[in-house]
Amino acid sequence: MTNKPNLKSLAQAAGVSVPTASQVMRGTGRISEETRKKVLKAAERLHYVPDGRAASMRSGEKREIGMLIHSISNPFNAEVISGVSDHLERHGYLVSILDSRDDVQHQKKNLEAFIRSSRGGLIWVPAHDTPKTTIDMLRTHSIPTVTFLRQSKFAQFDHIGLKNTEATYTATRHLIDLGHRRIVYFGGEPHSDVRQERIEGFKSAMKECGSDQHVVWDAPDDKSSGVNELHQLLKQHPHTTAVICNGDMIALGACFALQKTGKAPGKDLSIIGFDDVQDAALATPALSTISTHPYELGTLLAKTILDRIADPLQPVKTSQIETQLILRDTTAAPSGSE
Amino acid sequence: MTNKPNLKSLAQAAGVSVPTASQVMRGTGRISEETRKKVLKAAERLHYVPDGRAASMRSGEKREIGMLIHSISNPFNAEVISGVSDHLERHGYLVSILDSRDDVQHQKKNLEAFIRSSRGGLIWVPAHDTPKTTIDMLRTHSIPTVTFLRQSKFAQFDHIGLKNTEATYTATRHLIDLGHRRIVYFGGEPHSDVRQERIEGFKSAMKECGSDQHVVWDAPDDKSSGVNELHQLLKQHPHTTAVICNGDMIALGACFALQKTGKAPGKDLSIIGFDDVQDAALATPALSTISTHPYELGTLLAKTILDRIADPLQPVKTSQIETQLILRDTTAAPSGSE
DNA sequence: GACGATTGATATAACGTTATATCAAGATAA
DNA sequence: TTATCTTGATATAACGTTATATCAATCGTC
Repeated sequence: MTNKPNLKSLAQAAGVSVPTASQVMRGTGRISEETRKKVLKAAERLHYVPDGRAASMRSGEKREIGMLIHSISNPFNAEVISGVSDHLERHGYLVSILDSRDDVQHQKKNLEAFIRSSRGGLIWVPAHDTPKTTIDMLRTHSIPTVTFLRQSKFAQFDHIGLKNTEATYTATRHLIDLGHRRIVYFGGEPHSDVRQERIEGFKSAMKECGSDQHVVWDAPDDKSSGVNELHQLLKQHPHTTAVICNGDMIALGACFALQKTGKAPGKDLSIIGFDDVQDAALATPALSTISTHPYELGTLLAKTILDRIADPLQPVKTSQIETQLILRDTTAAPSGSE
Repeated sequence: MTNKPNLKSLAQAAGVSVPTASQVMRGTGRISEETRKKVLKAAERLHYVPDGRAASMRSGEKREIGMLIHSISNPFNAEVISGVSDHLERHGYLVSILDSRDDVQHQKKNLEAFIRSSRGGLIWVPAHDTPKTTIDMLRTHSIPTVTFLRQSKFAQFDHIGLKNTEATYTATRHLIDLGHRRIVYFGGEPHSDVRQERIEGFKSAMKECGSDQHVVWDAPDDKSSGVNELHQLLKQHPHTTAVICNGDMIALGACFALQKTGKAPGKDLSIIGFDDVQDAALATPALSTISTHPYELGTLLAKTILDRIADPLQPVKTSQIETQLILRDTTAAPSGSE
């Protein structure tokens, strides 16, 4: 078989010089129609594809953006990725995904390989407890970086977050207006900053109504954890009338656990989720939740990284995405009188 | 700020030549302990990281494997990715994910960019109706490729699939043994080869029991489609007592639709899914389904691509992953007498 | 003490591009 | 007609590595 074609063999086949072939392929420089056609025809025939490594090394342009996220299967992230890809592909970028699995070791390995591979930019959800050394590594290589969801403590990168505090404040407020007083914040890891913001909103709403009941329950954010932990929670705090959850998955797990014991979400315990994943609307009963706008978040991320690449020295930007309380069937006035 | 360090500046800082610095960084060649330490210390100080593009271009080694899949949010795929990553990271590879969204246009763009980026190999789920030109593009660049789940019609790549026919045969057989006769194959796209294999198993079991009822119902494989289409199905085939679904998501949608009309999955209609996603076990009632072994599939994919890279000329290999029928609460004997 | 073998380093070229400078030939202008 | 400009192409060097060949100095051996 013939070897992989390169500019040299292409130029030879077309009877022109290497720089000419290069210019034709990129549509730059002054080229007569005649030679243009000659080269294009030869390129077609040889199935010529330029070597991005060489091109990037010489020109300094990097047409690939990486996303390093904490969980690739998370449906919220999938929507964000769609938003990012649609926008960046229109600008000629390739978007590739790395999965840290929310583990700092994996994350470090991935970032090292990432730096070696010289991509144009990084869209990142830092893993929990990301150490300063990891941030420094990124900083010293001055890679255009935008974080989302979780903001890095140690370094200023562009960041796009959610209005977490506002969201849980509104949700808690709604439960209070329905008559609830014994409300628990359910789920999430103790170290999480995002969760801290959400608890902030929860607490300030509780404080407003004069309640000093600020129960916060730690638990992983997945469905099976929701099942198990709700039982524990209700054992320890049997008078709870409502829970605000750190995510839809744990909320759906809580619904499941409740139903198993013959109780009804909404009627016996009000439950509010976070994220509005597809399953929230399709569950029985349909889950009340806080909707974020992941696709729009993705679009904004794409725009932000392009801005950062265009001007690496501009001041750091931070934005926040609006959220929306979606009321479905798992929220109602408490059944017993308070 | 100082410019990005390279081998030249590193060598200068350490007082050695460029090749020496290179050898130290890679641990090759004959280097005295003294100079080794000098170079490593300088590398530390400058935060030197080699440029993978240049290294790869010169040495021909490519330490990155790409996965191009049809749906990044699919929990089955997420498990496969874990299996692939764990294995390949141990061998010093970076694994990055591209999402074709099962759309041939996206897929083509992604593959073009992929080829330009010169990665070491491709682990691929071809999008539905992938055209021959796309395959040819891959072939002419002789990129080590392994497909999974869906096998390409036009070209021989290494492939790892599921025992689809066997799986649905066993599932159908089980329903027949329970007493079912009016069984429908529910969901999937008409063009899908994988689905065709599954229908094969379904039909041959049906034939064995003397039934010529081979109803196959086309529908997208997601949850909301399951909800809508089940109503249509039951309207047209009201005597159906069991459905074998093309995926868990559509099966869960079918369960939901059934419950909405006051009927019970298992009791009024037996339902079997495919994939055994996490939600299958946590649904109410818990879904009977066919379990594949996605993590092991991932491990096998990793091994296969490494073999292919090591010896590009070896004959094409095809393997199939065993499946397992998991009986939970959505399967039972039909309620009316046949 | 002459010879080959080993050690530890370096010089040079190459990977496949693109940026920059250059150049011949024809076109235009004075 | 000579000088200047434009057109369409090319020569050369550079990006940051690594492979190969080379070389001086030290070592061991008889």
